[in-house]
Amino acid sequence: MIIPSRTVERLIIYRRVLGDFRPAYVFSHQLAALARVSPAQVRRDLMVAGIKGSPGSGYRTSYLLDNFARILDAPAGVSAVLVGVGNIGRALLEHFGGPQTQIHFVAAFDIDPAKIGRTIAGCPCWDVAQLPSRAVELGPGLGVIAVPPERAQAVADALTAVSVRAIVNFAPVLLRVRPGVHVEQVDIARAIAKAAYFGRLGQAKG
Amino acid sequence: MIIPSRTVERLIIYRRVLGDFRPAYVFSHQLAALARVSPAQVRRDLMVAGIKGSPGSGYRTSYLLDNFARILDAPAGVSAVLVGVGNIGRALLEHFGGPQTQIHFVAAFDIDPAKIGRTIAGCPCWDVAQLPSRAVELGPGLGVIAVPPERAQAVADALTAVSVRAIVNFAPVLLRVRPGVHVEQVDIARAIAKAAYFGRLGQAKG
DNA sequence: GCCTGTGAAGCTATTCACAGCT
DNA sequence: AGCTGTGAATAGCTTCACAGGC
Repeated sequence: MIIPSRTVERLIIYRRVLGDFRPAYVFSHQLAALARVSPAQVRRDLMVAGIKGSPGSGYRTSYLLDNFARILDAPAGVSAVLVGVGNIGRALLEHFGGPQTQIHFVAAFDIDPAKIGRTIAGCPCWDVAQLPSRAVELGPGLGVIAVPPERAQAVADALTAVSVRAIVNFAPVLLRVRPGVHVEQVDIARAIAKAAYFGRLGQAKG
Repeated sequence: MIIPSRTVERLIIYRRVLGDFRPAYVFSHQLAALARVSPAQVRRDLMVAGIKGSPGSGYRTSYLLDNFARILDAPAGVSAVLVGVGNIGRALLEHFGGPQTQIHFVAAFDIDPAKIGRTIAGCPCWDVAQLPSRAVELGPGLGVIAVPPERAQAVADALTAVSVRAIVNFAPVLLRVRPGVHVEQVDIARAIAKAAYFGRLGQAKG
């Protein structure tokens, strides 16, 4: 079953908003209101994800959550490495360091000697020069790049040389990776520039 | 002239990649290679933005940059306020605190007494309770929300009650704002979940 | 009566392909 | 010859609208 990118994004949202609202059953219009999309969108998304509801009673919540987990989660969780323990990196380690089960940051890397050897939010920090050797043993599926832009490509190369199959990149650079590696760009500066543009225009949606 | 959202995003990228590569003229295929889009996409984007090139010689770089600035930048810059001086907030203050001219963080707000009264990356930090009064005098056009999810909506309400016309929201909650206020969601947890999903699938693009 | 599932329609975004310019 | 500007074609995404079920 192939699920389009936009639908995957919304499945993540549906799961999140269900956390706040958990009756035994939900209707598409209820989920739609919570996720701020149309009821038709919800039904289409669940349909393409192979999630079925019943006319009259809607979708059973526990069944929805099971399916979201089946689709979105790796059975044994995802182990991730972080490169660049600046403000963004620390935010991630703190956020995903808690009782969260799906994403595990198993190692962090930095060039700053003041950070190397320390443990940040439960995650050990190593010298970035040790990335190739350490990462090979850890076999992370996910790499997060939070280094200055001029170093991002080199880090991406090092990550893809090991087992990493997906990268989340916070650096404002377009990475070149071999086919099969997924790159998710989180472009904060662009988001701010875009918001400034549309705010100035006075239009709600672009 | 109405410029679609996706095009605005790419204009921001075109401007960024031109920084690395500044001959007198560029061809659409050169800009396309730098921005990782098709040459046709570049020509279409520049066309809808009202930016003209010449067959044979391409687009004059200085003219491109002038137009990007005309479209994307407010003449006097954009003054912004930050709410929530955690790791993400600090990253923003540090990034936009330097010689960058377009976005000015004029005030930050937090509830932590240890932060209130201090100056972080050149930006004064106030008690969030003072947001309404302070923000009214500052008249910021942009508000950035980097607080825990349960407080995000209240902060959004406070921001839209003053002059703020655009919000960048880092909290994983969908904000309800009055029409005319643009919300740009930066959903880091979703980006990570999505990358994990597509990485697991082994497909490059979703 | 109100719901889901879904083909068809509608809309948006991207690419094709080529006329016209340099 | 190689480029831009752009109508037309295509692809992708969302909504409509309604048959069928509870």
